Formats: sequence, C-alpha cells, structure tokens
Amino acid sequence: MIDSAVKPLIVQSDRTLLLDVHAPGAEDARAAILPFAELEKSPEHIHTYRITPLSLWNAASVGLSPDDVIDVLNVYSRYDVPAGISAGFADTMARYGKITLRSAEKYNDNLSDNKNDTEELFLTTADETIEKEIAAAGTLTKYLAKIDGGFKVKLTDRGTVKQELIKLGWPVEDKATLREGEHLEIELRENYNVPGLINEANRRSFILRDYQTEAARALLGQGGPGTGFGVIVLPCGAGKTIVGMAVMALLKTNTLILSANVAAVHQWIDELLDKTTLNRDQIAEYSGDSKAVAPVTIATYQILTWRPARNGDFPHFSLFRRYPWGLIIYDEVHLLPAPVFRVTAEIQAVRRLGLTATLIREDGAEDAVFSLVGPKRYDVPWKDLEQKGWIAEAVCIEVRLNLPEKLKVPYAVAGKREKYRIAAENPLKEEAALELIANHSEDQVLVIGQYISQLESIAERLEAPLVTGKTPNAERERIYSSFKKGEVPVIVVSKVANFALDLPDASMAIQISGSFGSRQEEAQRLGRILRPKKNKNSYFYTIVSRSTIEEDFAANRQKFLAEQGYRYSLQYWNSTDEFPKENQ
DNA sequence: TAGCTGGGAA
DNA sequence: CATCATCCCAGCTA
Repeated sequence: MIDSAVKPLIVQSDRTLLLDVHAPGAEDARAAILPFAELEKSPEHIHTYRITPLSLWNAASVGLSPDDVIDVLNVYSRYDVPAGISAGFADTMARYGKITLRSAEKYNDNLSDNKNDTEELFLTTADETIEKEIAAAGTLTKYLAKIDGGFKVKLTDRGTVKQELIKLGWPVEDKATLREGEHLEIELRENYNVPGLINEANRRSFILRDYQTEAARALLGQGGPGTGFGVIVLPCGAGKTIVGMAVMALLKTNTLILSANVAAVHQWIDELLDKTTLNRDQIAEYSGDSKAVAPVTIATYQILTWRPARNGDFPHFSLFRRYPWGLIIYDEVHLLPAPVFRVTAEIQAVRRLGLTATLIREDGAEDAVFSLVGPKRYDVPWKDLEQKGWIAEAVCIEVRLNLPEKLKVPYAVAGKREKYRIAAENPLKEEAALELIANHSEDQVLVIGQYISQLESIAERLEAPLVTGKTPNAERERIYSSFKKGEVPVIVVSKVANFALDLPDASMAIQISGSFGSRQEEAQRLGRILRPKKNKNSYFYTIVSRSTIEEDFAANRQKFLAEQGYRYSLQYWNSTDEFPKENQ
C-alpha cells in the first residue's frame, strides 16, 4: 500500500496533474496516466501533465471510461481529487463514439486493389441533434452527401472530414478498416540470435530497450479501433529508427519510409540491413539519385513535393499508391511539408507512424500532424533517459560578454535587425571560445554558429576545419573522420549541424550564434553531445552578448530544454578575465 | 554513364 | 526575421 502522504500525483482542478518523480510509485503513476494525459513540462523534480479534450478522446478511443480515469487519479493522488472534475471528463468523453465512420462491405475484400480507393465510407450518428449540427456545418458540406441514416464520405476525404469534425468538438470513431499491406517477412536481429548473418563481426551489439518496445506497442495498442497510427516522441539519440524497425517487425508488411534528407535515407538503409533480417534487394531508395521501389522503400519528403510547374501536379505522389503499403513511417514528422498533408489525409486507411524529438512547430501545423498522422502515443522525458544512462549528462552554461567599445555606438543606432547581427557576430566571442577550448583540452569540441563570415573568421583563429553547406561531401567525410580519430580536437560547423546525421559526436559544444528563437535548433544542437561517455559529463556552452537583444532570443531558445529539466548556469566574462578552470 | 554546377523551391 | 540549409532537375563535360 502506498502511504498517502507521499503519493506521487497532485490533481488540480484546472486539469493539470503534477507528478512528483521522487515519490514511491511515480513510475507506475506515470504509466497509468499516460493514456489520458499529455506531458507538458518535465523538469527534474515535478513533471506537469495536462488532461485535454484530445487526450480524453484518445483515452476513450482505446476503451477507457470516465470512471477508469477517475480511478487512476484516486489511486495515485496525494490529496482528494477535486470535486466536479469527473463530470467534465464524462461530458467530454461522451462525445467520442457519437459519430462513427464505417466501411462499405465491399471494402473488406482485396484491399491492395486500387479500385477500392473510389469506394465510399459511411458517417453515422444515432443522435438527431448531432446530425443536424453536422449538416449545418459549412466547412463540411462539400465532403458529405446525405443518405438515409447518415452521410456518404469519399475515401479520399476521410482525413479531411475527421479534421473538420474534431475542430467542431466531435472526434470521429473511425471503424473503417485499416488496410493490410502485403506480407513481408521481417524480424529484428535483436541479440543476434538469428542465424546466417553476414559481416557479423562488424555489427554493434543491439538490444531493444524497454522504452523502445513500449513505444512500438503503444502505437499498435490492443488492436482496437484508433490504434495503428500515431506519433512517438523521443529525444535525439534515443533510437527512433529502432522504434520504427520494431513496429515493422510487429506488423510484417510493406513499408514506405519518408525522411528529411538523403543522408537520413542512407542511414535507414544501413540500419535496416544491420538490425533486421531484410536483404539489400528488399530495400529501395526513392530520391533524386534513384527511383527504385521495393517492399521497403525510403523516400525524401522533397521528392514527393517536387513539381515541374509552380501550380502543376506532383508527379511523385503516385509513390503512395504504386505499392500496397501496409505502413508509412514519417521520420522527423515535425518537418512534414504542407503538400504531404493532403496526401496523408487521403491515405487514412494505411497504418502510419510519426517519429520526432520535439513537436514544436512555429507555423501551428501541429494540429494537422495530430489529426492526419495521429495522436501522440508515447514519449519519454529527456532527464529520465539521462538517469538511466541512455544519454549523456550535459552541463549547460550560458556565457555573457560585453560588446567591444567600438561596437557600442553602432549597436545603439542600428535598426532592430542589424542589432541582432552585430550582437551575434561580437568578435570577443572568438576570444572567449578560444579560452574555453584551452580549458577543456580533453574534450572533442564542436563550434556551432549561424553566419558563414563569423565562422570563417573563428575557424581561422582556432586553426580548425570548417564545414558549411558548401563543403563537398568528400571533404566533409575527411574532416569528420579525422575528428573521430581525435587527430583534430575542434571543428567549426554551420547550420549543417541541424541536419547532418553523419556529424560525429562530441563531448562539448560551443554555440556562438543561432537563429532567432529556435527551440528546435537548440535541442538539436544539444543532441550532438548526448551520446553517453564513460564517467564524463558533456558541456554545452552558449555565448551571448551582454545587454543586447541576443539575451532575449537566447532565453527563448533555452525554453524547451528548460522544460525538459536542463538548467543553464550563468557566467560573465571580460576579455581581461579568465574562466574558472573547473566549471560547476 | 558519371560527376559537377547552377537555378528554383519552400 | 533573415540567413543558410536542403533537395531536385537540367544541362554541361568527359
């Protein structure tokens, strides 16, 4: 029995849940609330979850009742659960299941057959008031045809209709059949128990981690409706591709994987060959270089969104229909381009998995991702993985320094956009970086910045190689490999650091400038130093000009990581000072 | 046939 | 809030 004085959960009437991660039973409580609450913040001691209409509908979609939710809260709550909260849950959850979407009978036959794509679905509700409300909704009229007892919906409008209805507060229970793709024999080579491996000596040892298994199972659920699609959120370096492969191994079906760039495409191919029983000829690349299609095909987003004329067709969209895919994986789903939303709305009958490290999207398209790819099914706080040793412990330090005297007047009279540039390119940052590196002679250091001219200058001062978007691939590889071998202790990188997968891991990063308020970018850059090292912390320095607008942007950039429990300590630096030898 | 370069896109 | 990435394709060279 849990002692009520130290129960892990505090339930508040504004529908937030505070989880005391140090209390006994916190792990169980976390698992129990996950189906109906969303993680909002996870600093080190108290995590905040929020119960939203969407999260309650998700719970309802996997068969939970309002009483189930209340029971969980009562079991883990330190104090009495606020009265009145349960009535709200019941009202919200009751809206789920009032409207259902069903297949036509014929649709259950040979589903890989394209002719089915012209078939229709039926939207029905037992409640006349709701039916009137739907019929009156202007945004829906062009997708719905009134028939006896409900509406007809074209298969291709399935996603759009669901999206519009959820905006009206009516989540649809989608009972229409998910397509079973063609069978594909695929197993994970977990623990290398599978006989007949090639190049076994070269393979890293590979064991599926608990959270990876949990994530894959969370996507597929217990087989009820509403499962088989959704988003899994894991930090950089936590093995998102492995989760993808675990899902593939559970479903055993033809899979289309969409990636952000060709390097990621190649990495998927390498990982699939390394960690699954697939042969090379079962895997194809569909990109600018190669237009091959195989049971497992990996394509770039950009090839799908390419079109010869500004308002013309997308000639490569046919890839979605050319093969009987049973699963589509959206890698880095937060980058999903708008044109792909449209196709994704049409292919709601295919199981689909979105993978990402952060769901932040400044254009507000998160909702579209959620209704078209699916709701978030699983996530893990970064600090949890750090505690378990899956990612390295990172010490974050913000270094503030003054502008040099001669720039103070130009800064004062500059317009807003020049101000940022002057502050970002503060030449004293070079001195500070030089000194930091001297104090960290044992670290492999990445210097990361935003402006090419600044990076060229600092690379020269540091006598370090520079990698930018213009650097040819062969030279990048050469630089990366000498860095990996330790021959070169420092490399200077531009925004390639936000994308490049082949960028080597380091134990220290110095950020000398970054884009305005990008939390995504900050998270990505920190991710570069999170591969675990033996008995050693990683260091993340960010250098900011003091008393300039750069301080504000830095604060915004750090917000996401602060929510994940990372604390920045502050150091001030004058050109005449020296840093303390030992940090923290 | 492969490899480079430059334009255009989002 | 502008810069710098990415990708795709076409056209050129050898």
